Amino acid sequence: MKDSNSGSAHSQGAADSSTSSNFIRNKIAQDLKDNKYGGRVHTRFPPEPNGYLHIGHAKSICLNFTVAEENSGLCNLRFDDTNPAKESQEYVDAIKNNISWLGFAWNGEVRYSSSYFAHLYGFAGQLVKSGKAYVCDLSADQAREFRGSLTQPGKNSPNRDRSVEENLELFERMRAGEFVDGACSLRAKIDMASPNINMRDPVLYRIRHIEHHQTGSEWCIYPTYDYTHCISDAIEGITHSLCTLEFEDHRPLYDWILHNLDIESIKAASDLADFDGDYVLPEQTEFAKLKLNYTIVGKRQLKEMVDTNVVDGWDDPRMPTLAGMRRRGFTPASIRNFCESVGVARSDSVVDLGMLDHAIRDDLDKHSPRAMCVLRPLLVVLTNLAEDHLENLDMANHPKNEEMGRRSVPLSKQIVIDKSDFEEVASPGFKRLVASGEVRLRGAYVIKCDNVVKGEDGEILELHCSVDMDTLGKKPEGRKVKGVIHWVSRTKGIPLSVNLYDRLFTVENPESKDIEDFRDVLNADSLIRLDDCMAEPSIGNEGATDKYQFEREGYFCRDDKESATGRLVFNRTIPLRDSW
RNA sequence: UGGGGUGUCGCCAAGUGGUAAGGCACAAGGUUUUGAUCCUUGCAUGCGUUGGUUCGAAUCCAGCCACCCCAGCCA
Repeated sequence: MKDSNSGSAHSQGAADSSTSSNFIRNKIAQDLKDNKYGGRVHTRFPPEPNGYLHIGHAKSICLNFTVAEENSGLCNLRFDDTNPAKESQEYVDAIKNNISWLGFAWNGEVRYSSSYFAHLYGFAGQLVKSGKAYVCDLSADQAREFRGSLTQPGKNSPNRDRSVEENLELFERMRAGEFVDGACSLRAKIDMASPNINMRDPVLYRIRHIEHHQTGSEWCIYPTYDYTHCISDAIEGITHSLCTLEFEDHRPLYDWILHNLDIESIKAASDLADFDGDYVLPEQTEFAKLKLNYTIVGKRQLKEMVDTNVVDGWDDPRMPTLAGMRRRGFTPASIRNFCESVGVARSDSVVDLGMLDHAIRDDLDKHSPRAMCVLRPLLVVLTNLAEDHLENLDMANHPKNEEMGRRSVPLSKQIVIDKSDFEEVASPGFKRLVASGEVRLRGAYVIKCDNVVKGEDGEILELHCSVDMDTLGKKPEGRKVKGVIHWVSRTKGIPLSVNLYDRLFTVENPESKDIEDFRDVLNADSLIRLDDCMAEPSIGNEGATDKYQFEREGYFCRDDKESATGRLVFNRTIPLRDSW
C-alpha cells in the first residue's frame, strides 16, 4: 500500500448516522467563530505502532477524522514512534490498513514523529541555551527517589545548575553516542516541588542504543512522548490535539514546552512556514476513552491473549481489534455508527455491548442478502415428491428491498431442517414442527410431519413429511399454519462449517482488579464450531458476496482465511435478535 | 492524605438560568411466509448530596460524598 492516500475524504463505508452535539464539536465551533486559527481545523490520529488497533482506537479515529471533515479541515495520520524498543513495521502496516478499511483518508503522506527528530534535537538545544533544560546524571532509580511522591515535593537534581556550556557539550556527546544507555538524560528545568508530578523536571531525551524501524541507527538518543508530541503537533500545524483523559495532567507540560520555544522558529519548521495568517500553537483537549463491558481493550492483555494462544491471533474474530472485528463480519459503517452513537464526553463510562450489537445488526439488516443455511441438520423426506423431484423456487434476496434481486432455491425430495425446529411434543409456545403437525417451509410449501423415524437409542434420525402442494405462495385452506422454518435441499445444498462466536468473557468487567487472571473468567463457549452445516447453493455462485443473513439464524460472513483450505467456512457475526 | 478530573433513567448522552433531547436496553400493542425487520405507545415532578442566591436552578455559589487519573529514562 502506498503512503499517499489522498483519495476522496468520503470513501466507502461512510457512516450514515445523524450527529449529535458534544463538547469537542462545540469547542471547535466556538474557535471557528473566534477565528482562533484563521479558520483552520486540523487534527491528527497519533497511534504508537506497538500493537493492533482496537475498538477503543476506532472512537478516536472517528472523532479526529469526522470532526475535521465536518469543518472542511484535515486530519493527519502520525505514528508516534519515539520508543523503538516496542515498535515495529508490522504494526505500522496493520494500522494504516485498518484506518483505510474504516473508510478514512488521511491528509497527504503518513507522518512519523521520528521524521522530526532533527527538529526536535534542535529545539532541545534551544531549551538548553535558554537555561530551560539540563543534562542530568541521575540513574532512573535515583531520579525516582528525587521526584518525591504524590504528597511530598521532590528534590533538585545535583546537576540542575550546570552551566549552559556544559549542558550543551554533554547533550552533544549524548547524541554522539559517548554514553551508555541510562547514563544520563536531558531534563526540562521546571519545578521539583510542583504538585503536578509531570512538571518535576520531566525527562526530554533518554539514551537508547537501539535500531529504529524508521530511522535505523541514525540516533542513539530518543525524545520522550511529552517532549515529542506537542512539537510534532506544532510542526504539522495541528489546531486541535485530541487525546484521552489520562493526559490531562500532561497538558501543562505540553503548553510549557511550546511556550518556552521560540515561536518563529517553530513556525519556520512547520508545514505552515509559508502561511500568511498568524501562527497559533495547538491546544490539547481530552475526552474519555471507550470502554465496553465484557471486553478487554488493554494492549498488554490483548497481546498476552495472542501470545498465550487464548485466541487465534490478533485477527481472531473474538478479538475487539479492528482486524478481528473485520474478520468477524463487522462493517466499517457499523463501527462508525457505533462510535457516533456512543458520543464523546469527559465522564468515565462503560458502554453496553448491546450498543455494538445494535450497530452491526442495523447495518447488516439493511445491506445483507438473505440465504438459508441449516446449522444442525435433521433429514426430512418429503414422501409425496418423486425421487428425482427438483423444483427451483424463486425467492427475494431481501424482504423489503427488491433492488437486491431474486434468486432460485432448489427443492428436492430430501431436505434438511434444523434439529431445533422439530419437537416431538411441543413445549409451551413452540410454533415450529411437531409430530403430526404442520409448518411452512420458508419460500416453499406447508408440510406435515407424518412419521418420526428413530434409532435404537430413541434418537431422532429422520422425519417423513407430506407436502401440501396447494400452498406455494398461498395460505393453506381451512387452517392456520403459523410456524415458518428454513430448509436446504440435501442433494443440492453446499456443505460448510460455521464458527459461532460469543463474548470472550463471562463477567462485565474482565479488567477489574478483583480478577487476578483474565483466564479465570474466559467464556468456555466463546467459539462453537459446527462442521455439518448445509447452505443453499446460491452462496457459492460466481460473484456472491461474503456477508449474508442466514434466515432465522443471524448474520454470517465468509472467513476467507479458513475457507482457503478448501472447505467453505462462515463466521457468525451476530445472531438475530430473539424475543422468544 | 498533594494535584487533576467526573457525577443527568439499567447503559451511553444532550442540556451552559426559563421549567429534563435522543439512542441502546426493557415493556405493551400492530404488521409480517425470518419468533427478524418495521410501526405505535410507555419508560427521570427528576439531574451525587446538603444548604444558599433567584420570580425561576441540572445549569450560579458554598460545603460534603462517591468514583477515575498521576510518583516510566512507556505512550
